Amino acid sequence: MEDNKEEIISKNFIEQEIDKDLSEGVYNHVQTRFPPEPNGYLHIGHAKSILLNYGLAKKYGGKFNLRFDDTNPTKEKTEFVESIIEDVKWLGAEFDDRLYFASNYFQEMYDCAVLLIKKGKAFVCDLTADEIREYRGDFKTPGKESPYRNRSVEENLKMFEEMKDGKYKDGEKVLRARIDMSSPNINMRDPVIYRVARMTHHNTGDTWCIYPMYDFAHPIEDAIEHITHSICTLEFEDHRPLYDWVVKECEFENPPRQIEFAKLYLTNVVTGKRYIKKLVEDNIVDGWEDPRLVSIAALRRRGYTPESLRMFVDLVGVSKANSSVDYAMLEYCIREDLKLKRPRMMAILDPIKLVIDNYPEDTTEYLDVANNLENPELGERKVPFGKELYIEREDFMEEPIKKYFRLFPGNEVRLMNAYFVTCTGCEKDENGNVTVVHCTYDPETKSGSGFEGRKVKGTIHWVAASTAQKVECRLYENIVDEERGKLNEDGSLNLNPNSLTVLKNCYVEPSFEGARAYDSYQFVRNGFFCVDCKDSTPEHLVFNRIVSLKSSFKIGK
RNA sequence: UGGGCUAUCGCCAAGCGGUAAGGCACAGGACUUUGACUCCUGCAUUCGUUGGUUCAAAUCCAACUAGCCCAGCCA
Repeated sequence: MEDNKEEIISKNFIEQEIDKDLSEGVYNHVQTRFPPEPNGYLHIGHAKSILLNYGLAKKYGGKFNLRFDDTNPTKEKTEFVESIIEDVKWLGAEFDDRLYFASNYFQEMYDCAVLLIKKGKAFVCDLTADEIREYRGDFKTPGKESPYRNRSVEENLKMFEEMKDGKYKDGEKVLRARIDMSSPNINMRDPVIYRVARMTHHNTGDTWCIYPMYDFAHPIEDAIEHITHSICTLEFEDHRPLYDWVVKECEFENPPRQIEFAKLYLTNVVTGKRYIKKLVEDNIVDGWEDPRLVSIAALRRRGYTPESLRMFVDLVGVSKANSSVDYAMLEYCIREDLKLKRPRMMAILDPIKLVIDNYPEDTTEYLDVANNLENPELGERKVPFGKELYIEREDFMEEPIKKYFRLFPGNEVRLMNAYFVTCTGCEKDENGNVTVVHCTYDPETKSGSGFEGRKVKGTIHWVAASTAQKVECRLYENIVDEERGKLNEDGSLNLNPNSLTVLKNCYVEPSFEGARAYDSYQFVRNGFFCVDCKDSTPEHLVFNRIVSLKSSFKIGK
């Protein structure tokens, strides 16, 4: 069954490339990796990369590595390596014991640099950063060769060693690859491959004061780990010639191959580590786990499951075309995943009291309620019911609009899991606002009694007033309006002032608490109700209004 | 401006010379103890544009147009 399905689904372009490599004998196995720099938390875009790399390895019976690309100590922190490991594991991308650090290859990288120098392919350059920029030329002007370009091998060897030994100040000298200053590809104009930086490294401490640059380090990291397909995002396409140059000149056998794919953008959200980082650092949001963000941690806290993110990445696909995926796709995945998996409970966000006038005073009836109508395996729970309930304010209209199926004077509806009630009227305050709705119930219509006498068009949710838990709800929408959540020209973001609304006096059924222990999502009417998984106190519920948009808000249109 | 890459429905995305898959979204209808779910139905005579090759082109060729990326001792 499963296998058939896979045969029908067409292969993405990366899989096609891999097939080609395998059939042409370029490689006889597949080895992939996810190489984050530990300078921030992972977000939904990384999930695509992680799951893509992991999926490829799995599909081709190969291995998947997690490797920290920690070659720049000025930006990296242990806090981030820990969160990244947690997130990758949570997503289900198994790397077993294959957890690596680029910084553990510093000696090999150093040796490679020495090899390049000996081959006359690298030189120590005394130009300042500004001078290097000038000499590099620009898009229409070829670069000029550095006056230090033709130093002897001996001199280069000696100076590079001195760089390593700390004889030079930060920025005083760099090691450059000796390639082609007139290349139309600026990356090939004698790129810097080693710089001096005195900074304690999170992993190697003060062992080194010179650090390799990405373009030099990355191909070596891949080669050392016998990566076959080094998958990265589109902006590195221009770097591929340099990548290939490095693995060739460093004389690696069976060198890895870089393949680029388009990054994931979501419409109307801040994707991009840089921007998320800014929101966090400027305290615009409450940390990396703020539910308004799309960091993995935030999505997890909000109730997204690993399965839902895997489904999402799968659905979105891989290509080289820049694109922005509709947020609705993500929502679809979480709905789809949770639909049969989670209990569905009742909660009232904007309460109004409903009094059943013919129901006995001071009586609490415990009703048997299925946790999930579509999945009996989830069992049942007892839900208290009484004379006074809370219902959603929008479930009552004194003067109903057309096609309104809920409560209005004279109309009968079903209280879900309980009885049919007929609205008899309402009370109002001096301003004309409805304060209490009255109704009568019909004992014969009890849920599960098999009553077939008549039907109603509407079914509404409720929570018994005497036993309801009062909670604070945080209602949120996406935090930015702009299409790709990018910065404006002046560096600001278009933030949505309604991205977080706190609702007081929301009510949930008493069993909600029990459910919270293992569950983070509930359905409320047509949407989801997400319990904040981070906070163990029951006062904070996070309601994802966007996910609930599938509801009936458009009646009367 | 030099180089690299991309362009198929509102949004993703298959397609690889034989006459436009699929998903999301949306719209109708059926069902319904959640106006949800589920189930039907509809949704590109057309593939950025213009020419060319061919019996036949989204697929090949040419030119053009638009968008993204590159001038860090960041990754």
